[in-house]
Amino acid sequence: MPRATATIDEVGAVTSTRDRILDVALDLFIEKGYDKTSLREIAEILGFTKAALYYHFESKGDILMALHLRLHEFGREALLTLGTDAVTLERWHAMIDDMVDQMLANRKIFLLHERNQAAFEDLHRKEHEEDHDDMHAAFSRVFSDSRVALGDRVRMASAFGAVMGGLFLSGEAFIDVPTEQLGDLLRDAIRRLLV
Amino acid sequence: MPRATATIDEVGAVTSTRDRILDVALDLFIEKGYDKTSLREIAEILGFTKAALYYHFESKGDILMALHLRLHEFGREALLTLGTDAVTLERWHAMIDDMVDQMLANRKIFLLHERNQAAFEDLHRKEHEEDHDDMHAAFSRVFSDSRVALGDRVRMASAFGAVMGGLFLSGEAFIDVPTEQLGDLLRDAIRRLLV
DNA sequence: GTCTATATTTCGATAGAC
DNA sequence: GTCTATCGAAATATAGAC
Repeated sequence: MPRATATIDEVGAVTSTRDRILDVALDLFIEKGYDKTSLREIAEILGFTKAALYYHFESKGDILMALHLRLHEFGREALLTLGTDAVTLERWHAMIDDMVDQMLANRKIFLLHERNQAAFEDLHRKEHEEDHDDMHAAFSRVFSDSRVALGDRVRMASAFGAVMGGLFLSGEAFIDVPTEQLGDLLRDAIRRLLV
Repeated sequence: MPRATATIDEVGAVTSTRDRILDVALDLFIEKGYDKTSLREIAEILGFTKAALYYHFESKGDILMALHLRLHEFGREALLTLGTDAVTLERWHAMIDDMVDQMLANRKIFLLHERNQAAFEDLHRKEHEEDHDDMHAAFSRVFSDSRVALGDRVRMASAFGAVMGGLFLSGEAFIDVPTEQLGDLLRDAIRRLLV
């Protein structure tokens, strides 16, 4: 009799095998990097073999893409608030301010992207070039928009960098800080930059 | 007759083969990532074969290490100004302010590190664990120093992140901005954060 | 100092049994 | 849904000629 496709973890939540694969892959991709993580390693941690992964995903890149989609979603939401007009410091400030909570709640996914930029670019290059309308592309558009004063654009980029710095560049330094408190500190930082 | 070990480039500067290898590797490691860059590729661009690289470097990791040392140097200088006392916002500000010019003058090396963090951690893990006293380690120490108020530490991390954001997160957006002007804008940003 | 040739390993992926 | 077995490709690295 084949093993069930879903298990029950310590807190009683039902987790599909597919999601368990993604969780393990997420941790490994962050810790060792996408390229240096082998499918064999992922499978062994989960207690089955490499080949079994191919029932759930078409390829290794498919796993990375599935993780990418998690970021893609709240990317959309935030970017809609920007629209196509010239972005002002105020609008940028409002967006980043909202994003801080989302970034705190999804640290791992952001960390994954920060630490595997090359792998994601490769993925986008191969994935049929369908207008990869993700956060990175939208940000580049804003930072290159000559309708906005250069000084303002640099401040916008710096504000996002400041949040990323407070979250990740610090390593594990702020890992024990309550997210609410850390969120307030980061919002204070971007307020200094953008107001 | 074997080819000479040094060539003369367009501006008349003498460049050793070793340095030419490092220059090509730097570009490829940034563009495609360390793992996805093969020695074959590096060698072909330089006009010789993979095996020839092993005359100049012991291994692929050795090439990465050689590039890493370039960062290590001005890391030391900046970190000496911090010492072992509790770091104040003022001291941090002075250090970052000085570093902006160095970072602008060495964009590529910083970008290499930002985009290949996993590879560098692997290198450090294997390289005998000799107290890898680099910038990253020193920063983590500062950000974890409980003698300093948490709010100040987050601001320090954010300030460094702001500079990184202005330099790299923007992609190619600010590539044409004169370095002096971009430096002023970044120094203005960190002043907002740290004063 | 650069070459050819090859050893060795590891990985992603497929086929087919159960 | 997971297994065993295997393939083919590509990579790092080595040995030795020139």
